[in-house]
Amino acid sequence: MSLRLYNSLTNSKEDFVPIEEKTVRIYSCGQTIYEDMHVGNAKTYAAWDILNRYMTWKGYDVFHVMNVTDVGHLTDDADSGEDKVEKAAREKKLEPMELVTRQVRRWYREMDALNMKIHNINPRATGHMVEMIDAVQTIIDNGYGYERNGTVYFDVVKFKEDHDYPKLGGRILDDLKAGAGGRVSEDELSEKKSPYDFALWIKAEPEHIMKWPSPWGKGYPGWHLECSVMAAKYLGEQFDIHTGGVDHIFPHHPNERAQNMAMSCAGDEPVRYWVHSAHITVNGEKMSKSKGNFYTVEELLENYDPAVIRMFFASIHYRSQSDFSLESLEESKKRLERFENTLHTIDSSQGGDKKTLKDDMEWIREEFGSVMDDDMNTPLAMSKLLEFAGKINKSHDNNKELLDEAAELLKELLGVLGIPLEPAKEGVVDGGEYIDLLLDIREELRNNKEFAMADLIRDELIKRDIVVEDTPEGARWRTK
RNA sequence: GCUGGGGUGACAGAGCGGCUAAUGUGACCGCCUGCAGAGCGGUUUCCCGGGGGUUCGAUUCCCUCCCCCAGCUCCA
Repeated sequence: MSLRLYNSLTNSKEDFVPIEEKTVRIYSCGQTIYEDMHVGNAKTYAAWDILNRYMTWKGYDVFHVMNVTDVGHLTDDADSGEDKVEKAAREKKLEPMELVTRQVRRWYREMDALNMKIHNINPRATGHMVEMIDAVQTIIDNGYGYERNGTVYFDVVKFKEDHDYPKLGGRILDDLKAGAGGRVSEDELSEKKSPYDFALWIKAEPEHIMKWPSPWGKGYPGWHLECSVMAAKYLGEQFDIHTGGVDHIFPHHPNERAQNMAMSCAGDEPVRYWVHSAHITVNGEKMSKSKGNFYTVEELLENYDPAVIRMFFASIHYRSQSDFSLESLEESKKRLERFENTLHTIDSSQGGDKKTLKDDMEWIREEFGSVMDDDMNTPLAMSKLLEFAGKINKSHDNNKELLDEAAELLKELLGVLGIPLEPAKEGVVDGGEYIDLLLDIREELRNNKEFAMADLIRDELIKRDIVVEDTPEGARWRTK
């Protein structure tokens, strides 16, 4: 079995072949940290988390880098306008680096909460100024960059003479020229050799706070540069997979690629597979603050189990434009409960002597692998897992060891999809022993056929999100 | 206008040349239960946007039309 991934470089699904036999090196474009993580960001990171986990599950040794951008990009045109980090910092009355520190800490907290904590390195742009300046110089030395008034541009026309550009996104430069009309400032047009050129290093105006000394004066890096530099530093001149949102297909990734090629001059593709994740809509519309359909991860975590959120992410395909809503989260919650109930009932099952689950386990391993190999078809994988849960549910006549093994397998495979599955939530609630006590009393009442009182206990508990279930083996409870 | 992605049962959402189209939710009936929950069994519902074509055969390929969504400026 081999994994097939949709490669934006060729616009087709391709068999994944790593550069080194057992190692996979992945770079994921992370977040510009001036604002809080929202569902859309998280959805994309979840896709790469699943990619990482799945490849690890298949036996690869995954080395995964995801950057954290802590130098603001600009608010309007590519190479002019205001720095977003500075703008956000000013609004919150913080130093830019103070804002960044705060946001980074928060980002980690939320990534951890969402069970996405397995990158090997999360490099930050501000920690790589020396390397970036060095890269700009190299690009100039190699003939693909030129300086104008303290700003250094990438010479796209020159690059295009020697290499394929933009390659990703398949755009032709004429389209770009049309698109640039009216949007690029006069100053910029007069400085640039051609309107397609983009900034490698930008001269800082006096009031600009985040700036660094360079051979071209005080300035700050262009927004494509950090990824090129940090990817090359930690993953080498050529690596396996580069991921990002669809919005990066153009212009960020072609520019990044061009920079890498201009830096090394080896002429090889710096990245073998470019993988992009579609954006989600919220309540059927593009997510935006003004439409009020903007959910931050923080908000969601207040009301939903992280496993529910991950269930939603795993239930959609990373390349399909999918819709997110609170209703869809409720649906995800029910799916998760179905799995939880499966484990829950196994816990209290005595088991029998049949061994039919052996075949089912073999079946699910194979099915899971083959659907995931097809460009990470997580929604289909999820339906297979639900089918497997159903098989377990009707196999309580299997011997206990086998039942436990099946439960472990279910947890393992859901884990590959980034979903932490807790068997039962007994005992993890404060005051759990008192609930047990109440149920003992209720048991007595039931034995004496005092059902009204017994039901009262059950009703009162359900008001507190404790679900009581009577089974032949006695009552048990779980959190809702 | 250009570039992508879609239109499948009550809903969500897979499948994409040939099992009476997965899975979940919902509804209904039954088993179990004092009742309920969970689970199980069954039922419910789609010939897959309209039209044309290719094929022995299409939801799945091609053409055309209609309708949605996203991108084309920073953006996951």
